[in-house]
Amino acid sequence: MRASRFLTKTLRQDPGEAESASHRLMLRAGMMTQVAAGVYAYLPLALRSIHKIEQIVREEMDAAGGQEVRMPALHPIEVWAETGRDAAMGDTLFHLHDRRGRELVLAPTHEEVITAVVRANVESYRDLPLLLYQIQTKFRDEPRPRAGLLRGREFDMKDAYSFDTGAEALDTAYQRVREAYRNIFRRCGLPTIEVEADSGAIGGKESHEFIVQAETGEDTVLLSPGGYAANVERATSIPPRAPEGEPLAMEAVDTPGVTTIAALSAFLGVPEAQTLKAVFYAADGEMVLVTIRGDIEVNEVKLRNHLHARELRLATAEESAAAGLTPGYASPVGLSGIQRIGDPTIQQGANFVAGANRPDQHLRNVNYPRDFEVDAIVDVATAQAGDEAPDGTGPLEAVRGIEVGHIFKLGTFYTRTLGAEYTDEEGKLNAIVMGCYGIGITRVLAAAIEQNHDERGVIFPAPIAPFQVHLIALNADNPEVSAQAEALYEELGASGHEVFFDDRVESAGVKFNDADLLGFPVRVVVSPRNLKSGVVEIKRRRDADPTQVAPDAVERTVAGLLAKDDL
RNA sequence: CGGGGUGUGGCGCAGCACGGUAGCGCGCCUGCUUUGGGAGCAGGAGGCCCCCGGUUCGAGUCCGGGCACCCCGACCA
Repeated sequence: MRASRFLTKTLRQDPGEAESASHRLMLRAGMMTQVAAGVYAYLPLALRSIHKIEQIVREEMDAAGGQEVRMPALHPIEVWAETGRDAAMGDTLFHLHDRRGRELVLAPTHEEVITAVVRANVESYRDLPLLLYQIQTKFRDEPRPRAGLLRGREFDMKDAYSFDTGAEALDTAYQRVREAYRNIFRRCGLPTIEVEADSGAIGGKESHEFIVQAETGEDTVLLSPGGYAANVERATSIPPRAPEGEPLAMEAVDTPGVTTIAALSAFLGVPEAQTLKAVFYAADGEMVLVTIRGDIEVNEVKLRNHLHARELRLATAEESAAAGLTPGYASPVGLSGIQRIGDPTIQQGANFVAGANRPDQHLRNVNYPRDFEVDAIVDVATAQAGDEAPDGTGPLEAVRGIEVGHIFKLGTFYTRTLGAEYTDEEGKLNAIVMGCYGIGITRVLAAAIEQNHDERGVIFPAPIAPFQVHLIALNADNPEVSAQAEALYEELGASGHEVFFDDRVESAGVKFNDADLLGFPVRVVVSPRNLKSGVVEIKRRRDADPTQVAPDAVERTVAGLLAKDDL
């Protein structure tokens, strides 16, 4: 491709609206254009990269035994109503109506449809196992699209679905895909951390996320020195112990205007770990009181999973008051008539300070279960960096990251609900056991740039670079330079390299800066100066200094450098 | 949905408090010069100032109402 004929130009200044590195650089490099919030036009550079990522994904999924399919983006609402996920997805679903007034949605994912396909095509255990995958645009009306391709409303995703006869076969499929994912991310130049993940309301038992470490990421994961790794949504920990002691008599204490744990701790001179907080939630309209140690935050994902709640939110002041709670002084002591959940942290330690359920008073020496009851003890604690890891190997460390892949063991929820069954060896009908496996294709591109750039621009991992070689002709209007550059362009192209040829009549600085910004792996420079010395200059984007080679050694040298970057 | 911010040539911004018919840098076009890290000089093109309404002799600027986009949070299989 000749730069002089290329659609896009680079921007000299950072676009004002982009914060994260990938968003900023993709706009500056002319890879994409924004059309609406979270919606982008992919221009040639981005598309070439996306095609390469897709190709890697196809190769690895095929190697894992996958078969590619293509699903509709337009779904009748009934498909979603059958599994109840129209309600579960809520406003995230894009709704539309056809000319007959029939309601349709734009597919945010495809479990329902693929299950229907399998139902129509699978009858016997002899037809299993199956691993089907699709690479398609998905639509989600995200509450807040952000950071360019990191969270869009229209984005490309590879989804794979496994169908097996039982749990054991599912394990095999799960491991096989997991292995494929490791290959995919490695080949995309993306070191990932595999973490235990929350599987969500309708997810199954086991689930892992592939996380690319990045400050701009939306996920927090906790890591132990011994290899424990989990998303904070799911992570467990061993929190610092609360002070112990003989239970003393419970007594009220005046605490005027003291409504936060921090203030309470300071006011009474009691460690936060010796306080209890009572948090009031509305779960699908039902009130739930959670009691947990004061220094620990409630993990709402764990709570939601326990309650099987669709919508979980903090109760409003009115709702709290109606249930007999005093904001700032809420307490599990003496409370009944609503669902009460206690975190295990209330079972260790003694003589806690808790609210008194009346203004300006707390209770000292509150002990569980002597002074209050709960309906269930459930781990709803948010693990924190610094807590002892559950594997006992040391303190947990927190890192931010981008979720580029997620694998789930779904089980039989969809197949039972939608009637996807098979006949086993004994002639009995069973629900097919399902797994699902996603990779955010466009997010992989953004994540790759987040992780591979410097202050000058992108540094593309070679396997997903839009072009392999950036050929620059300095003084392109010089006939000898032009002749040699044209010859090299021809030769490199004929040897199978994808060459971006900067044949523009522009100053050296402009061309070098553009090359650094676009970040293709190998740069080749033809110039009058080099010509005079009988050499051509070659440099990897990641390296500081160029090497000089004879013109007839260019192709060989380029191939050698690219091989170094082959992942 | 809560909080904050921004909408002015292709891009980045100023102008708005104090109303008088739009400006700077970059980019773009033409010519000459220059030529290894975002060149110089000269000339030039390009703007429903987000939209609708109001106030006013007159609105980019004041008032009211919308819309869009960005950031933080909530949310998010």
